Amino acid sequence: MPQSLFADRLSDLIALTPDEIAVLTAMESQERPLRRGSLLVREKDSSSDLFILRQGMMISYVLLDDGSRQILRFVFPGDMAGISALVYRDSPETIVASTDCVVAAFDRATIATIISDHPRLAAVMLAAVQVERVAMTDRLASLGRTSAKARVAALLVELRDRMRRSDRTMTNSYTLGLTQEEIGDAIGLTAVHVNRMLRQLEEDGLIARHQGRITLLDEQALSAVGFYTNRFINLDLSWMPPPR
Amino acid sequence: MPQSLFADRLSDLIALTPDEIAVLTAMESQERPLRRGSLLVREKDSSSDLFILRQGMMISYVLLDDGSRQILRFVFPGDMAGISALVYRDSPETIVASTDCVVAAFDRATIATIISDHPRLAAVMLAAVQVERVAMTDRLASLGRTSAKARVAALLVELRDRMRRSDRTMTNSYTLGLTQEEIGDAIGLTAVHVNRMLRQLEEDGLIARHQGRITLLDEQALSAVGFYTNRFINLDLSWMPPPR
DNA sequence: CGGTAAATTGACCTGGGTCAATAAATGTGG
DNA sequence: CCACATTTATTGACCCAGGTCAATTTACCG
Repeated sequence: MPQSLFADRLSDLIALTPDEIAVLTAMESQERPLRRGSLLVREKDSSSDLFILRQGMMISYVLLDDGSRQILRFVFPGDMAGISALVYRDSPETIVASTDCVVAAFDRATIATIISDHPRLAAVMLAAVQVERVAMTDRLASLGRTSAKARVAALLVELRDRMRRSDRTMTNSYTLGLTQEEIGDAIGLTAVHVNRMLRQLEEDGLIARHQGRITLLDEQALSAVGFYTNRFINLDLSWMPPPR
Repeated sequence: MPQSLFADRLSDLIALTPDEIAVLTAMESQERPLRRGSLLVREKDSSSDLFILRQGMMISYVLLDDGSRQILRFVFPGDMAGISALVYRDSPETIVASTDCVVAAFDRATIATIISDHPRLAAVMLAAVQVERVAMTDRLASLGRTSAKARVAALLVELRDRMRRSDRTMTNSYTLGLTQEEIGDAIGLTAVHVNRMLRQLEEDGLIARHQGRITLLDEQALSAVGFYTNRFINLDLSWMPPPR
């Protein structure tokens, strides 16, 4: 059985016991390939499964009645997706494979079992959810209170930070893998204006672009322009219960 | 000891056992009054406490380096606040008392104990967090993809729905208790434009206003205008572990 | 009853949207 | 590997929703 990417991710928060890792590994045993563009979960459809992404990238979004789309989250290997199935029978979001993917699905009842049998895992999962929640409040502030250029800058750095979590060799350059329309749908802009802002950031010497590859030439400046904070570092989980 | 408002809130999700209620009640035993305007938690300050609001209303927000403010959440009686202390030593958000308040504080280690000893409470708390998370994604879509009028409409209905959770007698009329600047800071608008939108909604016959009191004259229409969905209903927690 | 915060309104401005035309990149079947 | 089709990116011209600034008015408060 392959190792658990979700366990790798949680290990960033706190060291796991072999027993705990075994439990998480079992969660990822049901792999399923997904073709690029195919829907994993459709908004308003009934679903009681949760997922761990093992390969590729997925996008979670909502569609408003006027047809506009808001991308809620980009899902990377090791991330959990579809957690809303824990509280809603009918999914509040759509999840689509943005590249060819491999996902592991498991029933939400598994979460109940883990919480009962492995309280420490429950605590780490709760912590992981908090990190994502704070990252989302940052995006809320970005959409509510910052300029188009700031939003693009913040997103570019955040995406690098997210990708780097599952690829520690990544430095200041990465393949975006998103269309400018998708970028716009994530940060509340049109594709046209995203294009203009990317060009400006390039002219400002903050980034470079070549065939879909982004290089962050001045991370400090980009973070400042975008009011960006990396929420995946400086964590403190010292309150966690000890291993069994 | 007073009954636990947090337990009341969680009871909306699933019936709690007397034992579980006792645990939550103990969590709220350390009451503290807060004067209107006083800070409970300051962004970047160290804090290892979490809070349950017992009376009043609090506001959680972030300040950007350019001085602009994004309100992240309005906190009502029975809500938990400051959960980010579970992962960050230095708070990512400020929490201020918007009216005179009474809060109950408890150390984050309490959460570890509860998770270990009462897995079902851990599960309900995880579920409650998910409901808040989805409500926040709705606000993200509101800021990213809807007009000023839509955002105001959505916020007015959401506030009513939130207040109604701890006051079941509330119907279509309530005291806002927010300045137009605060409304603007929550939905990414200026106070001036919030004022214009309120007037328009009034002219459209969707709301009425008298001395700080809002009446939702046509909830259906307001929800439609704001693309609003009540996320506190239609929950499904049938996967939860059984009581001990 | 002054004094301050909040609400309201008008005049004007601008960041980002809209529309449209090309160009470049990516795929696809043969 | 090639010709064609479909996305995607890019750029210019123009427009408007919402911001800014400023002046009153109204509400709240000691």
